[in-house]
Amino acid sequence: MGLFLSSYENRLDTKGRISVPAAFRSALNNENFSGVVLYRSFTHNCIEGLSMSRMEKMANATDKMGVFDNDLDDLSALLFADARPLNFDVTGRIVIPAELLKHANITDTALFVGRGNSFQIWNPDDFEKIQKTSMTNLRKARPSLKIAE
Amino acid sequence: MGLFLSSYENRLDTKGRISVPAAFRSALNNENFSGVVLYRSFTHNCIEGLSMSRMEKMANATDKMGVFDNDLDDLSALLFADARPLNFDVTGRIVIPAELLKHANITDTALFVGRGNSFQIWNPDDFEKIQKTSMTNLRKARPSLKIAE
DNA sequence: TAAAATCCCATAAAAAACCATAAAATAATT
DNA sequence: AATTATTTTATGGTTTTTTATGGGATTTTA
Repeated sequence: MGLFLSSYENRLDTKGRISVPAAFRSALNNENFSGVVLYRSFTHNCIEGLSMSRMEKMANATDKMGVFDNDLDDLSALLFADARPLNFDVTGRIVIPAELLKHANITDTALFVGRGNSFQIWNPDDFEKIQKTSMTNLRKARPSLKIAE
Repeated sequence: MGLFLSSYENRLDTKGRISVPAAFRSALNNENFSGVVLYRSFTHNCIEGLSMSRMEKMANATDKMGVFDNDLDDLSALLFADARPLNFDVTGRIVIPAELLKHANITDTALFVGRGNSFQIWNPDDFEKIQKTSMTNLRKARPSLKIAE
């Protein structure tokens, strides 16, 4: 699978449709399911997105990690219950369900943010704020971090 | 993968295209993705560059390190969101996005600087200054080190 | 049957592919 | 070693394709 890289700001139309960035779509080229899976982030006011095959991997992972792990059980219960499979239309658009939009505080414009093997969808202003915080945190936590090496 | 060695100064054309030095391109010969990944340096006013396969390694590394590592969360938030995958055209050119050019203070001429497994893209004048500073620092820090003028 | 979802067609702007050439580097020949 | 021929490289401009977005028509479903 290709990586989800970079960030793209797109707009919702009057019917609630929004284009998934072409670069993200082509990262899903050889997927069986022509679309994405979205769910509300547990940690931020944003939407998490990934491929169906990755969702399947998560299902398998939780299977293996033991039937008796209660925390994990809760986690997967939430995750799978909340996850929405969304098909692309002919031009690569999806309709993001209202609950997810609300959770991410998105009305007319959304920012698709690459995260490597997954991506997120943000209210553009919220993301800008969070990103600044991340940079500050990172400098504090790892002042000597060599990221590219 | 071959190494990125030496430095090459190339020019941007009116459409923002610039040739990636042939020597760098041939270091990427057996890559799947015919292009490079660029992102704004966290530490300098320059652009960092690397291969897609190296980016994939980073993505897989973050996967393994667990979903609840906060530092890692901050890091991937910044890195993957900013990373731009850029395809070569037939003649080996790329179009460097405006934000990256701005970050590196590049207008019409750019210096590709080899860094072994990665490379950087600089405003030529800025790089010269930085080089001089580095040299001065090095001499101060290691007074016994003999460096030819 | 009314609302919602899906399909179909259209289009401006952005991106990619295409074609061409002079300069530089490399190889071949005298 | 000097000259010539060949290839590669960097650069420029034009054409074609893709992408994001909009809206009407048709189908589904609640």
